[in-house]
Amino acid sequence: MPMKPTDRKTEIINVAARLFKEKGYSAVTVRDIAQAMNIKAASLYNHIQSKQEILVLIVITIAEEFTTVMEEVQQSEASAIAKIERIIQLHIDITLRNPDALACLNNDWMHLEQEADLKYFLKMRTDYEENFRQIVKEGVRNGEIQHHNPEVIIFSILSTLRTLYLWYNKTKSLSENTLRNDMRNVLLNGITINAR
Amino acid sequence: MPMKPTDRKTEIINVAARLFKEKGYSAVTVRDIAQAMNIKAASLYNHIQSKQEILVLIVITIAEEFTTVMEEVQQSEASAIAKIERIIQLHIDITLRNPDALACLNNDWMHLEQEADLKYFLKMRTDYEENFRQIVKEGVRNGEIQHHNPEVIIFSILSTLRTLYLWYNKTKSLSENTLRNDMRNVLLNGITINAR
DNA sequence: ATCGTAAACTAACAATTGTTAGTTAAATTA
DNA sequence: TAATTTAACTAACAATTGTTAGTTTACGAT
Repeated sequence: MPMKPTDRKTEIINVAARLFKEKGYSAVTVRDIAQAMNIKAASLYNHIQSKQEILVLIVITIAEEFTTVMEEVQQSEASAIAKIERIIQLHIDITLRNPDALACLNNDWMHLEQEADLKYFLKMRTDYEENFRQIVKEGVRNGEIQHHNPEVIIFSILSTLRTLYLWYNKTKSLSENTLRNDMRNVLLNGITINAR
Repeated sequence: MPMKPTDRKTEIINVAARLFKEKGYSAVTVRDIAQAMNIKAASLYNHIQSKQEILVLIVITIAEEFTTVMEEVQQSEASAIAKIERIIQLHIDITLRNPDALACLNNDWMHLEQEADLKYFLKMRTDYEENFRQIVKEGVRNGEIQHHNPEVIIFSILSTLRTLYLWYNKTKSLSENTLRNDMRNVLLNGITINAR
């Protein structure tokens, strides 16, 4: 009864995610992954079933994490702005914890080969955006949020949060608290001073 | 003296850009590109030198376009906010005109194989961000822009503008004017109503 | 000590990749 | 009309791809 049954597998997945982040799933060969682990390519197959399995595990795991929290948020009694604040912090959390997997989710989901995997992922993604849309619309309705096109609002906030992993390196000069606080302010209140 | 010396080549580049957008440079084969043009793969080489040449032409052309306009903006006498407004419109312009090439620029620049090409691209990108940074800092200094971390401001705006191509399809319900206007307002003034 | 298993290895495969050589048909120019 | 160019084709190549088979090594449990 081993204590860490899939430890080596997890290592492979983490190394692969880092490589996928840099060059994308298609440009990374199983030999690249093996070399990064100082083993031969064939040895990987003692732990994984296929290169594709690695991608599935990376993408689906993170997607499910987002889905779980979004469902909590949606069912809460908080105001629309408070809900969006919670979503902003969720994205920052996951970005700080696992930027590589997040890059993979963003850039390589279309390389999911099994139709079931792709469908499952796309449903989670669509539902996530739809939940976000409902929150924005609710906020506009009850006067918390300015009367702009909801699509523009959703996409403006989500695209920033989704690509945060790209800037994580550069923001090492930046403290986590400043990131969390300023990001929230910029996304919610904008950057201008006049009219305020 | 042909009127359109590289017409067929341009077709190839446009078709390739569309495919690159969907699957990424590495996952698209020259046979895919040929099939999309209803010819055989070998026939492509009557017009192009290599698959890599296609990528270079797509990426460098768009990058130079951004660079040219950014240099104009930087040298103008406009206010910081007016400069940022101009940059927002620039991104929307190019996104509406050539979303495929823009996707390629964003996702596939790391597959530039020649060191000279990669260096040239990265210099343009770094300079672009540095110019943006100077505009933001100037705006903070003279009281146009709120006192947040400049990196957060830059990245929040740029990441939205750079991934606009991802949402272009969905915003077909949206008029171009609404997009331009609401995008400007959301990015500059945020979305909240209170405190205003 | 021995057994069993985990995890590495070498060697090889079939398929796919970007690309080249050489050819042919159609269109343009002289 | 003859000559030349454009742009397609077929066939093939060498390299790289993900993956499998079969083997070896090290180590914890019996």
